[in-house]
Amino acid sequence: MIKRKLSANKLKKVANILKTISHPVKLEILEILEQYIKLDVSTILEKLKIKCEISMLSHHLSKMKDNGILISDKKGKQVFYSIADRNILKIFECMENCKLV
Amino acid sequence: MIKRKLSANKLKKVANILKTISHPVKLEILEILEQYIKLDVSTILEKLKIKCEISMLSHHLSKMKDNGILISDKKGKQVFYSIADRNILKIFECMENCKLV
DNA sequence: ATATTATTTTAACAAATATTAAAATATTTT
DNA sequence: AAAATATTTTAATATTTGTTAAAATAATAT
Repeated sequence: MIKRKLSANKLKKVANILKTISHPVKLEILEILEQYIKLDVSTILEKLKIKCEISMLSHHLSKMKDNGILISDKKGKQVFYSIADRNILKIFECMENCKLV
Repeated sequence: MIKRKLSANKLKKVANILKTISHPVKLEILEILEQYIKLDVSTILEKLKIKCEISMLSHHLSKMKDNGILISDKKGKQVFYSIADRNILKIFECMENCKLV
């Protein structure tokens, strides 16, 4: 029997990360960014199949950045976003294995 | 390059599951239930290290049940909860591999 | 039948998050 | 310098969640 005992603090951090991506558009952003090294905001917007305003997208991106899930760098007028740690993508696999989804 | 294209509907479902467990106490409930076939509410309460009222615990459990993450069965006065699909537990592994946490 | 135990439900409130639209900033082009 | 483009910020409102405490239900024991 595996004894997993994450500290209360670690549980909070995990909860926070999960909360940060628990949104259809945020998950789709991850899915899109999975396929590229980095992508600018307008391109992400084009690729989203879930309808989203640019302002809303910017909100999503900055929340994900604030929580360490994405990183960004600016090149001229454009801001490029990318996935900070691609291990996060395993969550899709994990979810797809669940009968729940 | 892996092309993952979850439908908008599937993304919503995944978001919903993640949202349902994105809470320190809910994650701890999963951790506790990982170690047992099933456990009644009072025993779960005892095992929680994060302080939680019984009423709040009941709320958490029923939300998790409503969203298909837990199942329950009643034996006398007690209600036993268990994990519906243990694949969900892989999320801990997944999170622990992320530098994020 | 009453009391006790285990759990859930309700309702009211507080706090957090999502959404929208408009204005602001920053960079590049003209 | 003004216009155009890309993105962010702000602020106001709507919606969802979280929390609390009290009352309700359901099963068992007295």
